[in-house]
Amino acid sequence: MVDINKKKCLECRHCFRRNVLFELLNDKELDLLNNNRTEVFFKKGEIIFKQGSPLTHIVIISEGLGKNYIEGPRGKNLIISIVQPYLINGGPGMYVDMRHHSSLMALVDSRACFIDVNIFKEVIRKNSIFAEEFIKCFSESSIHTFSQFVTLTQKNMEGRIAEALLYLKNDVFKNGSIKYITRQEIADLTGLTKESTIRVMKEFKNECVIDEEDKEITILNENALQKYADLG
Amino acid sequence: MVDINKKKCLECRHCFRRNVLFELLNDKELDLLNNNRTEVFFKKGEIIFKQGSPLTHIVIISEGLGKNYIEGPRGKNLIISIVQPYLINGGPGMYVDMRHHSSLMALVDSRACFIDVNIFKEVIRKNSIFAEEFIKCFSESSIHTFSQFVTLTQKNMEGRIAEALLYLKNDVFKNGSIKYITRQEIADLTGLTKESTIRVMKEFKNECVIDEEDKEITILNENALQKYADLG
DNA sequence: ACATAAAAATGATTTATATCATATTAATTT
DNA sequence: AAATTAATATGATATAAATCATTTTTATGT
Repeated sequence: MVDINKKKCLECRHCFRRNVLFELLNDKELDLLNNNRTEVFFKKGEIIFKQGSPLTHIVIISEGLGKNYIEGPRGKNLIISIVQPYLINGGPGMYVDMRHHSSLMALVDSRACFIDVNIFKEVIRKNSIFAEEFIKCFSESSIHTFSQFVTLTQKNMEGRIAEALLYLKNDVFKNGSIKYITRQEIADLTGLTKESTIRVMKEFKNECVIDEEDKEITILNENALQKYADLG
Repeated sequence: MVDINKKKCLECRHCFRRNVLFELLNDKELDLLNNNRTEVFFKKGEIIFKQGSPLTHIVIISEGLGKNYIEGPRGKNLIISIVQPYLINGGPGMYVDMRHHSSLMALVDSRACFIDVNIFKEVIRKNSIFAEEFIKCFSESSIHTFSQFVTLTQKNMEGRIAEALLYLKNDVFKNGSIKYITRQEIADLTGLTKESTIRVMKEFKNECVIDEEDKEITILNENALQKYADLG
């Protein structure tokens, strides 16, 4: 388990400044957000916000890692994204029904910053450059969702797992090895069962496409993985 | 084929005023949009904009009907939504890479209004209420996409077709009968093959859940359909 | 260090859906 | 009106992936 510093972060600027979005705010706007935030620690496996519950705050993980997932009608989860620090977790409900349409769970011990959603929307209303950048982030995640949608509805098991591994390597762990992600979670990212996921992962291991040591998945042959993604 | 009035629409206000979004604009802003738009007629089956092409204009269908779909890696389409008049077809690319991430095709003879995307973004930048309403529309479509995503990855054939029929009846054709939609298109809405779609539709017809006359699908038993959607 | 729980692994079997092949009907075009 | 094309329908067959049943390994808590 990752040991996170439990000293309370008294100043938002540090976190904000690590997301380009917040560089667009002036001191007054930053102070406004800073004065309307709360910081909460979560242990691995704890739910940060729950699908269906009132959306009163946007959440920024300042340390740790989370999974953003939709709880399906019969208990099966669909992971929409793996959430790294400094990303804004608002969700479409904040402009529609003020409800969360997905859940966020800590994958490791994490620290999260809760900012009042009305204050956040006020800043968006007042700063059009910030608003535009916010729409841009929303759009990027929407493009990712579309591509995942096509993958899960049109590709075979190998193709889906390959896409998930490439996503984790390049977008989440930034070319480092893949950590803290179980087979069940890869299953929830790909819409497969855990058994099928295990079988495909083993196939990839046998073919030396990936390797695993101490729960860390390393991609040995990205080209092969890309081929699976393309042909799948 | 629907006969549409081919007289050129010289004034945007009529169309704009039928979408609440445009009620938020003042005369100057409406004029700005009006002076930077072009109107184009499309015949049934023609592509209004094509996935991958430069996104230079947002599109509003002022008369007719369209399908917004993603062209998958091996020619299989995934229909994201059926597009009615007055809705804004921007797409996430307009804030990311200025490319279309989906295609729009006319399902019947249609008239479409093209508005310069930079002018549209300028109006969003200058009118924060309009911007907020735009984000709201984007959010609503995003919520629909998420629910469709879960349906197509977790429900069986009957459940998926039921969801698609309920969507068409309630969201697209506003409680009227379902028209201009082929079996292949229902297949593309549900991620099934056309053969499977035909079989399920026939099953629904045999059970008197739906009826079809002159290519018009009527829902006879919405509760039964909802049950299929819930149990699927 | 031991007990318990969770995750990963594996094989046998089932099943939902796709694929293939072909026929029928309806819609366009010439 | 005939010819062509597109859409719907249907049956037989194949297959990818799920399900079920256990086992082994790894992690976590007492």
